[in-house]
Amino acid sequence: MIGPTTSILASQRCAPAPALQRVIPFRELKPHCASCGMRDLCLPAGLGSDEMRQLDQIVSNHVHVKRRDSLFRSGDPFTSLYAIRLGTFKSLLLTQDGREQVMGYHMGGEIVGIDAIGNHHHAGDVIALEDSEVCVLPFAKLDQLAREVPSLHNNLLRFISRNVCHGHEMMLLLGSLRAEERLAVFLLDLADRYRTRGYSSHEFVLRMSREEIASYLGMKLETVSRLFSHLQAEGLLQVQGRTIKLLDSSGLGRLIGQRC
Amino acid sequence: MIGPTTSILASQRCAPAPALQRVIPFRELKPHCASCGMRDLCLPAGLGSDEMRQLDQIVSNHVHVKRRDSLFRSGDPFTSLYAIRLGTFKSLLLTQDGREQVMGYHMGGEIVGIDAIGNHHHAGDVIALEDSEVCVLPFAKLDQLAREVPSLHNNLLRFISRNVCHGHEMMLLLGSLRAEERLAVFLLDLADRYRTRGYSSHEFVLRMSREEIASYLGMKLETVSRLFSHLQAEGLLQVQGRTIKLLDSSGLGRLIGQRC
DNA sequence: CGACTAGTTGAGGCCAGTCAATGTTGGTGG
DNA sequence: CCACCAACATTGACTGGCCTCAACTAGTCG
Repeated sequence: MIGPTTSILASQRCAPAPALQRVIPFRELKPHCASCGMRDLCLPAGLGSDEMRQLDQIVSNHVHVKRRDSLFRSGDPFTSLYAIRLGTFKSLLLTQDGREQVMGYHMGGEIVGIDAIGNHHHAGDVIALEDSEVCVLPFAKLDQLAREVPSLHNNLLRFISRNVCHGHEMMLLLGSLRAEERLAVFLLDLADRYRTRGYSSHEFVLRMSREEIASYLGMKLETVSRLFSHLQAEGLLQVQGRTIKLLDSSGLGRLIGQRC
Repeated sequence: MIGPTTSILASQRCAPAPALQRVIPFRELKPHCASCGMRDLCLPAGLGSDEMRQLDQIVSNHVHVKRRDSLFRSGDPFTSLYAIRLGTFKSLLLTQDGREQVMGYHMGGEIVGIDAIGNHHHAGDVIALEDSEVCVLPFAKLDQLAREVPSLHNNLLRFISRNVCHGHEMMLLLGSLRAEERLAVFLLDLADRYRTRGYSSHEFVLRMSREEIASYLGMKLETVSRLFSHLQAEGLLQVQGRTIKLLDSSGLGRLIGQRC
């Protein structure tokens, strides 16, 4: 279970920053969409340079989020979406008996907070799995700008729809795949997202624990651990703690077969 | 498994209607939002009468969909959302090996097709579980009108967000509840939706088969059947084929406990 | 160095899946 | 209207995949 963490944004809003928390001075980072490595994956994808500047102007803030800190918590008022510049996040829902269920992992170029669109409050938490960096997009302004900039509007819709579809894919995964197949889907999905971002898709370091993987895939951490060992014994991959080498991606793919 | 069915809308678009298919003449039904029983649950909720009339004008068509017919199929081009006036639908994804996974059940006042927003094609099928009736909302026009009518815009966002949240809730259900708990959640959710629509929440007729329930809840039809029998033996409900009487809703709720 | 967290591995049990037989329901055509 | 058939549903016996509980290792941090 995750220990108590502080919400950087909440603490900026309502309380003096704790002594240990380094708040990056605003001038230190004033990056622009045009120079951002995530440009083509993120909201500005396909926008003209004028439109990108408009988008820049509504980005209210660039925030560094330290590992284990949250972007927002369940119940926090919904004001903004967050575009990830750097790092990795998990989003989760808390059950009433205190367990957490991981709903997704999010990396550079992705938008989090979308599930709260149309509500006044966030339903779950979003927590950094490593030191990360996000752009804060005040939703009211973003929404207004999207009315004026059709390609931004389309991008926004695409991100929203991706969110819905991800839910559907996870239902398929959780509802009809066996544990080994789920893990294979998870690894291949990660590999694909790393490739898209210019990283190696054959070798990467997991940002999440066995327990977090298990939660996301609807199983227990021991099962994840056993499956890693088993897939390694089969020669499909190599596991060294959180470092994963995919030795045979197509073999992993065959595990899933036509079932997905 | 569902047999071959015809897509009413597709056949209207691309092929002459089959002889047996009764196409309701347009003038037979020209209902308006203002007089629709689903008004307060659906997109026009909270709109002024002027705004409702504008919404009426973009509703391109009112369509009767017979049991087993589809509103759209996987791969169909995305042009419209559909507001359910009457009846029940299931939405599903087909796996590559031909199995179907039910993603949701939809009834009066709900909007289907949202997952294709931002894509050009639908990813899954939506099929009527009983003779039903929908309003066709051409998305381009709806989107345009939403820019001009803030409350419509908000409603649209709320429906979209509900879609995302439903996915999350299902992940929670599939990832962390046992079969009996899942069925309890399902029944209580149905009961709640019937209550919202003015029907009895204690006694209702399921529109879906055991297999469809099982698919939705990530289990096998035999398990669903056994659980119905078991819950009946416990005195929590009474099952007679597809007719369900909830004898002890709070008992069902206690089954789930704090786990959701 | 000890306390703690993360991960691995084993033994055993149980929940839900599989396979199979039987009962029930509802639609269709004679 | 009834008989028939196919689809739907129930129930039982058995199996197996994953969970539970537990012991142990490795790495980390004060």
